[in-house]
Amino acid sequence: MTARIDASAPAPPPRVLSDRATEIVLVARRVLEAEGPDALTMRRVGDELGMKAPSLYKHFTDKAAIELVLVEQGLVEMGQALRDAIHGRACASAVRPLLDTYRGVARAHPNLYRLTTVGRLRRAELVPALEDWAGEPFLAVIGDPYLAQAVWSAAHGMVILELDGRYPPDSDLDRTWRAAADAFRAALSRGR
Amino acid sequence: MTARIDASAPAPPPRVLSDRATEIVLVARRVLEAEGPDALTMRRVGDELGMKAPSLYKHFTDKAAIELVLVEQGLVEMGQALRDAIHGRACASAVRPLLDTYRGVARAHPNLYRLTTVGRLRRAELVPALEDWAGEPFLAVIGDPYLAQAVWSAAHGMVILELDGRYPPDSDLDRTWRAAADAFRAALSRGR
DNA sequence: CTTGACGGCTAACTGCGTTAGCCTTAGAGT
DNA sequence: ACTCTAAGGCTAACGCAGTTAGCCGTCAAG
Repeated sequence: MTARIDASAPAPPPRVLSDRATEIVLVARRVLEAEGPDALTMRRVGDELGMKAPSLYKHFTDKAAIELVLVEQGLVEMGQALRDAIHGRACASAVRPLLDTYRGVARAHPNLYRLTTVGRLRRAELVPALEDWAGEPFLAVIGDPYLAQAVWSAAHGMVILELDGRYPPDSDLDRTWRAAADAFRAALSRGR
Repeated sequence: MTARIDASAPAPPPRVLSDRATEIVLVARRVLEAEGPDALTMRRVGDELGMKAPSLYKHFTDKAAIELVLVEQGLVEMGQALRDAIHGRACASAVRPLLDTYRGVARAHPNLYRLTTVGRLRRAELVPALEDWAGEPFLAVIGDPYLAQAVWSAAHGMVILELDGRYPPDSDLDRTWRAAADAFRAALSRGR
C-alpha cells in the first residue's frame, strides 16, 4: 500500500557557506546550546568572534538566516540519528529504538531542538527535501503515513513538554513513553 | 488501580482582579487573538485603553503577569470544554470526543493556545491546582495515568504542529488524528 | 483640613535587530 | 605598475521592546 522508503538515503547536500559564515554558525550554536535562546544575540555572536554585530550582516541577511542554518543542522542530526537507530529494519520492534533515539537527541541538545521544531518555519528557504528526509525514518518504521505522522507528533509532544518542564513534577516519563510506544506498536502489528 | 476522577469538579477559584486589571487582561486577550503575540505589547495594550504603557505597571508587576492571567484563562476554558465533551462517561468511546474537542478549542484560539502551552511556565505563580484540573479529563477518560499523559502529549503535539504549519502541505490531518485516536482507544480497551 | 493611597503622566535607560555610510585591504584587469 | 572593485570590517544611529524613576492630581478616610 505504501511506497517503499529508503531509510539509508543520504541527507540532501548541505547549504554551502564561506569560512567566515561557518564560524559564525559555529559560535551561534555554541552560545545557543550553552546559554539558551535569549543569549543568542547578534552583538553576542559578534563579541565571541571579535567583531561588531553589524559586520555579521556582511555574511547573513539577518538573524533568521543564521538560525535557519542551525535548524538545518538540527534536522540533519536528528534524521541521521534515527536512521542509525533503526538501521534498515522496518518492523514493530523498531518503534522503541526510534522513539528512544528521538527523545535522546532532543534531550542532548534541548535548545537546538526547540529552535528546530518550535514556531513557524520558512519552509521555502530551507534546503529542499531536508524536512522530508528527517522525518522519513518514522515512515520507514511505521509504514502507514497517517500513523507515522501521529507517532512523530506524539514524540514531539512528549519531548517538548518535557523540555519545557510542563509535566507534573512527580511524573515518570519513562513509563509515559513506554505507554505511547506500546500503543503505537500494537496498532502497527494490528494494522498489518 | 487508579483513584476515581471527578470529571465534573468545578474549576479552582480564579484570581481576583480589580476592574481596571480585568479591562487590561480583556484588551490583551483581544489583541493577542486578533493579531498574534508580536502585537501584544505594553504600549499597544495601553493605547487600546487610552493610557500610557508605564501606567500598566500600577496594575501588574510586568508583562509576564498579564500573560499569566491569559494562560489561566486558556487552561480553564480548555478544561471546561473537555469536561463538557465527555460529560462524565469514562470509556473508550469518549476518546474521540475528547481529542476532537481538544483540537477544536486550540484551533478556535490558536494564539491563546500557544501562549498557554508553549515555553517554560512559572508554575509557582499559577492559580494552585489549575493545571491538574485542566488535565483531569484525560485522566478521567483514559484511567491509566501514564497512558493519559501520553494521549495528552500526542494531542498537544498534533495541535501545535498544525498551528505552526509544520505538517507537509498535502497532509490529511483528520486521518492523522483518527490514527492516533484508534491506537489509543485500542490500547485502552486492551488494558482493561 | 490633612494625609496618604491610587493611578495617571513624562523622561529616560538598556538592549534588541537592523541600516547607512565610511574605510581599509587585497586581488584582478589593463 | 596603476587602477578599480569587491569583501569585510568599523561607527553612528534608528525604531521598538520592556521597564524604572519620579512627579502630580484626585479623592476618600481620619
